[in-house]
Order: sequence, then C-alpha cells, then structure tokens
Amino acid sequence: MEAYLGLEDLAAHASRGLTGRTKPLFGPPGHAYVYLIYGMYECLNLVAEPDGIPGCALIRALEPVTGVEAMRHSRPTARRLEDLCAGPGRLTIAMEITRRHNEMDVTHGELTVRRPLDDGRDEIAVSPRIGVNQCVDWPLRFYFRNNPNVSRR
DNA sequence: CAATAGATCATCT
DNA sequence: GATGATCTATTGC
Repeated sequence: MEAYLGLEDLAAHASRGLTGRTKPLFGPPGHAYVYLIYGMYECLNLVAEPDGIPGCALIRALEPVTGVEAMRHSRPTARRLEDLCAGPGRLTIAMEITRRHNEMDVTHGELTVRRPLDDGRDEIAVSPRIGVNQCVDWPLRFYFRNNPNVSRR
C-alpha cells in the first residue's frame, strides 16, 4: 500500500483541496475512495484520517486467499496467481471494484478468510511511492518484502 | 532483460 | 484542452 497525505503532499489528490472528486478523502475514515486513472483503470483507496482531515491508503496489491476462481474469471489475462492482484489497476479488475464502490463504508463486512501472519514472509519494507511525479522521495510505500504478490518488485 | 508507445476519459484549469 | 497514484504489447539490445 501507499500512503497519500493532505495539502503538503503534492502527489496526493487531496493536495488540490476539496473538489468533486476528492470529497471522500475529506470524509470519515473507513470509507472507500475509488477513482478512474488514465481513462481505463480504477484505483482503490481506504480513507485513513479523522473526518475533515484528508489522507488515505492506496491499495497497490494483495494476496488472494479466497475467491481465486472468481478473480481469475474477472481477469483471465493473469498468467500466474502472483500476477492476479499485483497492481492497483489489476486488483480492482480481479475484485470487480469500480467507482460504484466510491464512498462505501468498508468497516461493516465480515472477514471470512485470511492467512495467518508469517513474520518471516510478512516483514514490512518501506520505499518511495511508484508512479508519482511529486514528493518523489517520500518513503510512503509499505510492502511485504518477501511476498510475490507485491506490485513492481 | 529495459525502454517506450498507445490506449482512453473524468477531472480540473 | 491538458493531464494523470496504470497496464499491456512491442521494440530493441
């Protein structure tokens, strides 16, 4: 995931202030911010600051642990399981997340399946964010060092 | 392998 | 009217 902050973070949509698109970023935490990028991909963010303060986490990749068949159906071009959700645009296709999920509360579902954390495999590493042209060196990308599902290793 | 081109459109100026 | 928090295919070494 990558953190995107507020006014001081020129790589963040919220740095342009409150607009039609960025409204969810200024809302309460635990809600989705889904936007269209490059006219063809959707990106999922989770609002992560108190109401009134912009800030979110861009979900750049995830490890599929359930629903793999459905995800492969949604994204049949993925050759390997590790590529299925390795990328912000890829995982939204696999999970069929679109702007219709924008502003949705994501705190009221039930987490049915997860993989136990493995301290060897799940060591958290930090790096600059990918694909940004502002605040290029800010260490706001967090990923599992040895996880093959990470985007752009 | 790395670098680049092109697809495509909502949002903001 | 310009610009992307991207991805895939293609080119070239």
